[in-house]
Amino acid sequence: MSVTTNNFYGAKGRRKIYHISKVLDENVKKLKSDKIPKDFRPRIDGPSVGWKTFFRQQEAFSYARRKSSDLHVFSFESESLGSETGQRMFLVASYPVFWHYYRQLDQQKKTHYELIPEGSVCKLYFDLEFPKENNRNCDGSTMTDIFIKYVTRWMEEIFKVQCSKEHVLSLDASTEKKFSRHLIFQLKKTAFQDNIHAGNFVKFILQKLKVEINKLKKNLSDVLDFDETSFISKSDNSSDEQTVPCVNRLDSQRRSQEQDKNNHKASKVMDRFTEEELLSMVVRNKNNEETLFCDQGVYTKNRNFRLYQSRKFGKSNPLVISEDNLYIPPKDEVMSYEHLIFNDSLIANIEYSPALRILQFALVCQFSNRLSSGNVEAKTCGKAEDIVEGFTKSPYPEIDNFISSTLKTDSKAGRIRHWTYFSQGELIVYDIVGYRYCHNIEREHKSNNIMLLADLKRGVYYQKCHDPECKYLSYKSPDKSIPKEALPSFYFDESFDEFDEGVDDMDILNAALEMEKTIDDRINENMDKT
DNA sequence: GGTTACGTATGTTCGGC
DNA sequence: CGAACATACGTA
Repeated sequence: MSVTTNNFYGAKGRRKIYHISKVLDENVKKLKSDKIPKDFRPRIDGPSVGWKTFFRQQEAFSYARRKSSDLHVFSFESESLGSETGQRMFLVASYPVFWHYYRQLDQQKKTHYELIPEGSVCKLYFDLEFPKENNRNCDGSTMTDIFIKYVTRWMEEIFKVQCSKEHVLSLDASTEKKFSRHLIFQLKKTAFQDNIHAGNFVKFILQKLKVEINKLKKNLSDVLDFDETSFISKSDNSSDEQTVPCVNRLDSQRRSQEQDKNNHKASKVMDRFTEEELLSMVVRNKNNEETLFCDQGVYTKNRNFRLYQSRKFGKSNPLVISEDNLYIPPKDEVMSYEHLIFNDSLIANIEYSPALRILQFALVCQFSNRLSSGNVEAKTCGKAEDIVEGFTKSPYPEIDNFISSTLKTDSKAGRIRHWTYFSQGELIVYDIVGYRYCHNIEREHKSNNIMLLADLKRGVYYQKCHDPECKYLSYKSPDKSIPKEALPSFYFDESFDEFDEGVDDMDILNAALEMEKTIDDRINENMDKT
């Protein structure tokens, strides 16, 4: 299959593009065959390279999921007749294919976004911005340095992760009117569970910053006898929705201890900043209201995050490397510097490694509202949090089902408590509860749970576990194969395409029903325990 | 033939007091 | 009356 240029370009550039796409196809073929042993990836055999545009996000995800392998969804703003805003479209390709094609586009046509998939492991990232007009005396570069320092102190305090400005890829899209940057943290062997968790962490540390700044402002107004309204009033009520780093099973007692600990941590972090530094992160937005210059709105599901070298449709300020960026990608003999930067700029481009640390940060009270409705006993935060983790279906429901089916013995049935999906790596890590058979010790563990890893690339799964002994040996059970009907490649045939919507709707409906059932079961379980 | 997700504002329903 | 839920609209 060749790259379809028709949907993506006007008729004009088609000839040129045809040549490019031919070269591309060849490169890609070579790349793929180098990377992947043939017998492991029957579905990738042959000339076919996943590449397709869609009008709907859902269709793009379905396609990428079915073809699996290393495909990712991007979006872009395509020109449409008589519209000053581009029509958003979706595009599925692997990272190398995407780059080879994207890099050759006219600057003007680079209006592309990464789709940070719901539930896939991701980097810590930030969007920093303020209108220059309302912040004449602000120096964005200095503010960014302070902000990075602020974030890294918290990373150290909460996760014991060490990092500094050298680990932060800084991209700039500033104009005369607006300061605008993206920060993408390049942490070795460390990633967030997904962008919601990353967002929880960000919101938590920004909340602490707001509280601290309000204290400073209050002192200031007391001294000066001013009665200024307190800064960022809208979010002040969120102080009742305290956030806590994800610690499983917090009862309310533990929770308040946790909060004390947090307050202690907060002052430990805050003490390392001068008042001036803290206050420097406050700006006025375009309505001239005070706010932080870090945008909190970029941590939503399936968030579109503008790509390196891309601009908003019709604008002329692409994201380029900031002049004060200190991050240098590790040298590579094959890939160009730009290519390396592109790869590192991708938020969900995380390579799986057994040593990868996955950071979680849950809002403890996030779900308690839903459970409450009268029964105060039933809504302790810890339990709510337990329920939150792990019942959403992974991007591969067929594999979920297969994995679940392997957890049954005559006496008991385990279940998937949690999954972690590696967007790049064609790998799903399942945390299992209720079934602890470990191939290493050839019996069940007494107190540690096991995990199952599904390697979609090779079509196999194997078992590892949380037991310290097994972990120390980095024990991994022999591979077992996943039946082909559970693998995405089973649906590889193009003729399935026309059934897309029907199948998806059913899937969604079933998943929804299943999920409700799971929630109900778990609520009941927890009620039983109390 | 064709966006998506979410915050905010505003409207509506419902049950307790 | 207010909480909970529904609908509409604007924004990126």
